[in-house]
Amino acid sequence: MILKIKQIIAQNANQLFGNNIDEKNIVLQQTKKEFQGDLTLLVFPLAKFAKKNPIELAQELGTFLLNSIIEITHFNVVQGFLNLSFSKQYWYNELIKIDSTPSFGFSTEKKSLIMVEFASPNTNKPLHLGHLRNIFLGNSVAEILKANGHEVLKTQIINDRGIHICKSMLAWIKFSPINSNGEKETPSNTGMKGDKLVGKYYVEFDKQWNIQTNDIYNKWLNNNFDETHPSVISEYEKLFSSKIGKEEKIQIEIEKKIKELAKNNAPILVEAKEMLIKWEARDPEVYLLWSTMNGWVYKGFEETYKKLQVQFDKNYYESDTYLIGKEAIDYGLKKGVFYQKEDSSIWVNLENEGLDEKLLLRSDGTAVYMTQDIGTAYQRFLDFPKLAGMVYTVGNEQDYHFKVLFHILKKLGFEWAKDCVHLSYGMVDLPSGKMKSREGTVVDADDLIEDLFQNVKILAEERGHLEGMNDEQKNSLYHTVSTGALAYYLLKVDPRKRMMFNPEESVELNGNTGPFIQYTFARIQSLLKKAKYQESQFIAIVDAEIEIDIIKKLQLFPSIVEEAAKSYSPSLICQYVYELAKDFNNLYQNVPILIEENVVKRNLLLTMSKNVGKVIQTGMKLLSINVPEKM
RNA sequence: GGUCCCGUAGCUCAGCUGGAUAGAGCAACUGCCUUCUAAGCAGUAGGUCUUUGGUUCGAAUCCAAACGGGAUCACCA
Repeated sequence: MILKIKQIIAQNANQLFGNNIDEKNIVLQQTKKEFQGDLTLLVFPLAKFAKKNPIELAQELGTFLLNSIIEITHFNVVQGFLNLSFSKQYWYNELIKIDSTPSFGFSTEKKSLIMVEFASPNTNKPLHLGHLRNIFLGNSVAEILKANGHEVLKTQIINDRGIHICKSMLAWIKFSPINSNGEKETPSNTGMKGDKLVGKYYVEFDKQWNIQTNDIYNKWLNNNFDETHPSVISEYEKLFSSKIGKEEKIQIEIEKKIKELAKNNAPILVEAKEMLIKWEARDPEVYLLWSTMNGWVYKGFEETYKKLQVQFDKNYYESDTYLIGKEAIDYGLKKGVFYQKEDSSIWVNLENEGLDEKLLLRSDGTAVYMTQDIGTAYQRFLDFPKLAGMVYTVGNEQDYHFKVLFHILKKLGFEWAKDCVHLSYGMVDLPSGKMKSREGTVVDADDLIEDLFQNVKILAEERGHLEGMNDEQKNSLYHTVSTGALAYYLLKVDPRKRMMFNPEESVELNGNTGPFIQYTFARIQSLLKKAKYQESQFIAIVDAEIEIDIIKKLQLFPSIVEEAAKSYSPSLICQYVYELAKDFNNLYQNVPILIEENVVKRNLLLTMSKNVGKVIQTGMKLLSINVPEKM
């Protein structure tokens, strides 16, 4: 309808304004609740072209549209706003259209193949709240893009390589207790989730490392340099003597550097570094342990993903792609877009792009983060020749990194570089402040999921709508509701913004929450069941305001999906579905549907209810939230 | 210090391609279960949209500056 109005005004612009106008000056919006009408045309921009008083012009346009478009039944003018009202027949037809479109809201157009990267955790620590925002976001954006007509591949880059995993490995070798069967701790002999077990040893490493660092530092203070490498001693002495006679501020700086030096020379870290070198050389023993411990972690992650109903189409591993990255760097060097310094490290200069120089390969030839990211991107486009774009779901702390990455890909001459997007989301804060793993304020993903589950269980039992359900069905419901609450809580905020996670609020089931929407859906299903609703019955013409409001809302769904896809913003879907549920509850509470005696009227209300349910279900699906038949 | 992001009700957030009297939820207060699931509905109260200047018919929205908060600037990932 919006299109129709725009077209007809544009076509008749000469007659109406004595001038041709750009279609973008024809602005239509939903009429505000306080005013009468269904759609509002802003006349101000047009008045400029017509050189007319906005109110007069609005009158003329109103008369013109009333005569030209049959569905428009009347109009009113308030200041420069032309409010148009559509016929009841029009709204009736819209409802029928929605009702007969099974995948209402989805684009029918076939669009390109897009890869969405998300989750992508390190393999040394369990998943936490921040990962949850990432996972829900990425998964939801992928679903929204599908709904918008794209073919989508969900992927991860698994950071399985590097010093961090060596730390866990080493700590496990050194500190794991041995049981009566002579085995060190494993997920199967401790019953611990694999990622948690490996995480435990990562923490243990850190603890020991700190102890050793302090030991060395104190020894140095007492001029004890046993077991210290001569080059380190001389560096220490250089730093120490530079301290003398300086201001306090500078002294503190130097003090920090000395600590750093001690840290870098702690025996346990030296050992970890040696292990990494062995790993790169494919030392069989190290390699076996590496793949075993990573295997534990993957299994642990898999369990969590399963709870969240997330699956990936393809995983990439840094242990594979860093090699491809190195080749790409080589290629760039030959091409002349990168350059090599005397110490043979390789760099790119992005000063013309307003950025800095950036290291791409260390002087010893080993890879950095950027190296493997280049390799991963390249590999992906190689694997999928049809691939037309990539979305990286990564926190906004890496904004700079991705800016650099995309410039580099462009410099390497990859045509597809311009189709790579960094979906940059804000950090999740707690009421107590930032999450810091070192201070133990990180909210563990599995714990959180379990807490919410228990909370929902208690509340559901209190309410007791669950007669006739067995334990398995009940548990499945608690799970649906609790993960739905979590997903909705994390998705309803604009992804780009930093958000506050309030644990007390997240277990709320009232107000603007996932369970509120799920509840609305469950009510509708119960209603339809009791009414023994059947398809293709005669329904009455739309009449009441409240009915039109709901059809209006339903009608918006496709454009919301499109907008959400364009802006990678599941929060738009959240808002929309919430408002739809609210509008429906209003109808539900004020209009008794089942006891309506007029059969066609009753059928109309039921048809509306059914379609609200349908849109809630599809909308929630896009948020990776399921809806229960009963709750 | 350079670059980037943010500042809307007591709290958490919408609204930001300029448009009508700035909206929700939570918290507070008042009503509504003999009627389809009260995880609900209806209502009251709550705002110098951080500040100052500019652009214009019109600014929470665009521009500039200040103040406040955050991120980032590693041969870390």
